Amino acid sequence: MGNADLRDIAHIEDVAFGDLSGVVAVDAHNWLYRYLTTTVKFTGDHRYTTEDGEEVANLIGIVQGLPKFLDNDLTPVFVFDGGVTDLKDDEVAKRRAAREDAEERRKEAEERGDSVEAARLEARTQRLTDTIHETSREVLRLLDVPVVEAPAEGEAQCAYMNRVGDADFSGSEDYDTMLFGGPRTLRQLTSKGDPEVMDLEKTLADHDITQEQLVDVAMLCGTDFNEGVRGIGPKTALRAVKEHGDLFAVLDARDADIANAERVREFFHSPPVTDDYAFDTTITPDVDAARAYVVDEWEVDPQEVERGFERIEEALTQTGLDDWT
DNA sequence: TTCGAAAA
DNA sequence: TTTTCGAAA
Repeated sequence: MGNADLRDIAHIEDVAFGDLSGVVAVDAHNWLYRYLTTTVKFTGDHRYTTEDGEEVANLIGIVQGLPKFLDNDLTPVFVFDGGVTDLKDDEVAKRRAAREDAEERRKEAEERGDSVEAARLEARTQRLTDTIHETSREVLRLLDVPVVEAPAEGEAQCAYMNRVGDADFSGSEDYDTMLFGGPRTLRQLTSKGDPEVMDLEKTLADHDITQEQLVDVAMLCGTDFNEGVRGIGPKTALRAVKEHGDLFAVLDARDADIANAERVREFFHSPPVTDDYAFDTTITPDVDAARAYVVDEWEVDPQEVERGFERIEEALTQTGLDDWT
């Protein structure tokens, strides 16, 4: 289900890493997927797989990405998805179809010798396999990075932890954490440069709407859980919701319909989350063990991760010194 | 993710 | 002129 671009109405501010501190509840799926598809490039003979063809780009991503947090007084907590709601069936099917289409076209590109195009398309065939989940959890464990298992959507769990104060931010690239009621979302955590903060309260204040109305706006545009109304984008949705009050009044007025509207709305308002988690925000990684796991056991080119491991070690030393000042 | 056509 | 949609890279 095409996802609406809420960027135009979300309140997003640039921020310097140096000005941030606290716990970030990172949507692990989202974060790992970025590294799998974009940050870690598939170029030439650099295949980020073992000889057996097992994907290991996630391990490189974690080792390269973790220093970003540690260098900047941010404690990551990785939140993994649990079960998928049936509301997402259509979206899941759509993504699978897109992957299969990309895979087909990748093969064609390869056959005609267009390796650039093939590499580009390969990124779109990626999915987070069981192996990727397992090895990610293991390297995070060795690096002493807290992990939380969400009962359902990771983003909902991140938003919950942020809302109750167990996390200072959610970490995600899309807008769902805000729709799930997450006060502050850190974006661009996997990109070069500084991140940006998306603020729920400021978004609501900017448009003088309630949290419920924000969800209604998003639903009219389309979310992972429902198809939007044809002809309605963010601007129109916002105007319509403000004019008519809520989603159902808008649908009545336009004689439109959204499948499962009540259920989807309820899902955003109170998604399955758990408070059955505990974590220590003091991270003491076993870098040697992690290095052995990544390099020896999973055959990752040491060059890909050595700098990352060094930075993790430096960050540790730095924290130690801070205690004395 | 970006771009141009189409619709409003 | 603004906004949405769908194609292409």
